[in-house]
Amino acid sequence: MPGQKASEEARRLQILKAAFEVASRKGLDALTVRLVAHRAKLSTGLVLFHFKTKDQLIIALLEYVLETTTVLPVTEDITSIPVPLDRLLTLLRRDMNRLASEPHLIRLFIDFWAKGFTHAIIRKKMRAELNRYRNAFRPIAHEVLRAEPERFAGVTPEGLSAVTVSFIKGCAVQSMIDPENFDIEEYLAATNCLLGQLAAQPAQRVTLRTDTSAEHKKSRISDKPMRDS
Amino acid sequence: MPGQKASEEARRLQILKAAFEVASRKGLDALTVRLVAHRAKLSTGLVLFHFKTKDQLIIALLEYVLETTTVLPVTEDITSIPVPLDRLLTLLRRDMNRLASEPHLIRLFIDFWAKGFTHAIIRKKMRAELNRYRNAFRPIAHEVLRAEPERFAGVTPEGLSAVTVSFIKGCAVQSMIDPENFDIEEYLAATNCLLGQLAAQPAQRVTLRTDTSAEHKKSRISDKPMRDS
DNA sequence: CTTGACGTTGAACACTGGTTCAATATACTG
DNA sequence: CAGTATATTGAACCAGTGTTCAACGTCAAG
Repeated sequence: MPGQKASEEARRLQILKAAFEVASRKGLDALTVRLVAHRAKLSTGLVLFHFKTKDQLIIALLEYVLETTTVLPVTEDITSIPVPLDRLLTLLRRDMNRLASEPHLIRLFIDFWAKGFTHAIIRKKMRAELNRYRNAFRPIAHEVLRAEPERFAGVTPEGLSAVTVSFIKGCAVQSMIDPENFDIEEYLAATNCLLGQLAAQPAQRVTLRTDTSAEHKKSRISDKPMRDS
Repeated sequence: MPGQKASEEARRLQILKAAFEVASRKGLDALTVRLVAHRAKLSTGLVLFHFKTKDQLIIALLEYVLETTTVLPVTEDITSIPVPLDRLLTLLRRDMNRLASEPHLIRLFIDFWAKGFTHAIIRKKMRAELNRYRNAFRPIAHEVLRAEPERFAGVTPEGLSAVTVSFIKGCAVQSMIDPENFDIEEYLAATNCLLGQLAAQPAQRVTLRTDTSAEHKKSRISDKPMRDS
């Protein structure tokens, strides 16, 4: 293929990054072709040359964000945790950390949720994303429930993983909109407690330090995966 | 005051209702002065005569929605429930019902969340709203925790009520965006179970029927406040 | 009936933003 | 060095939208 200043892929990525910066800062509404072009130091025409239309640019942006934001890479250090419940709690904590450290993403996600109501394609992708998210928790939720089947008669792995997702999304929303009055540590303590009750055997329970001391307020969640007691 | 076809209040309400219809159907982005005027069968100029600017119209719309949507009116039939935990569960169920029956509202709220990131006034109001919401749950959460203080050492009423709000908001978001794969009944069963574990004394526990029968899928939550067992 | 205050109208203005396109630049092929 | 295909530019077009405003209608007081 003759005549090109930068490869197709490189240009698209350059534009997408610019689009991401604009959208995550000013919001999806403020995302204009001109702004993206300016940010990428290109002409407006070129942006639309690579992404046929603004709509497709936004869709591509969503795909880019979803691909970049790897949802819950369950690493070995997590699978090595013996007690299922601890694995679930560790996953929870790590995911909340990720969200707390990247407020841009939450902002963008909420924007895409909103846009999904009118935009069929976006809705479909957001739906799939939510599904992936829940599914990532499902096997662990399954194990947790299997430990005491008789006690949790009506509870399904799907239900439990949906609730887990709510923990995270709810935390994200509240911490973004009302960071003043929302204390992440207290929130985490409560979730730990609620989920912790699931494990009946007091023998294997791991007590989670919830930092009810010193720098209580304002403190972000520590990143250590708190294995073994 | 001479010369008027309708009182100030009536006109504002008429316009606000039209604005609500437009916003809840087409989204906040699609809300234009002309559309609202058309919906209210008025001229565009008149809308801006009563609400100085579009921005103020949107703010007024938010206030209207917040006032109309009475947050958690704790009625007597709830305060009469003896066991604190049952009160909490009843509140939860009723609020989820309300949201499930008014998808418009969720849609609008998500739109306002998104807009709140850029719009200071809206952010402030949404923040206050979240606060009210949590505070409504706090006294009950307090009672629930007080039942077994030693068992829930680090858990604060604020933390528990924040989690409760997450239950509801998370349910709303998931059921709106991915109604296909999200089963409200399973979700409720899981929340009931998690919260239910809080009550240690098996004596007073009320087993909640989670309708794990017949019309399982698709079925919306029944509205009856399920008091006494 | 006249007057005046004010609600009401809709055309007009200014601006933004998506999209098009003729012109130009660039790089590869022969 | 042409020649050609493609990338790139930026001006121009057009639809939509917030806002203004001069004109008009309506009602109560004088």
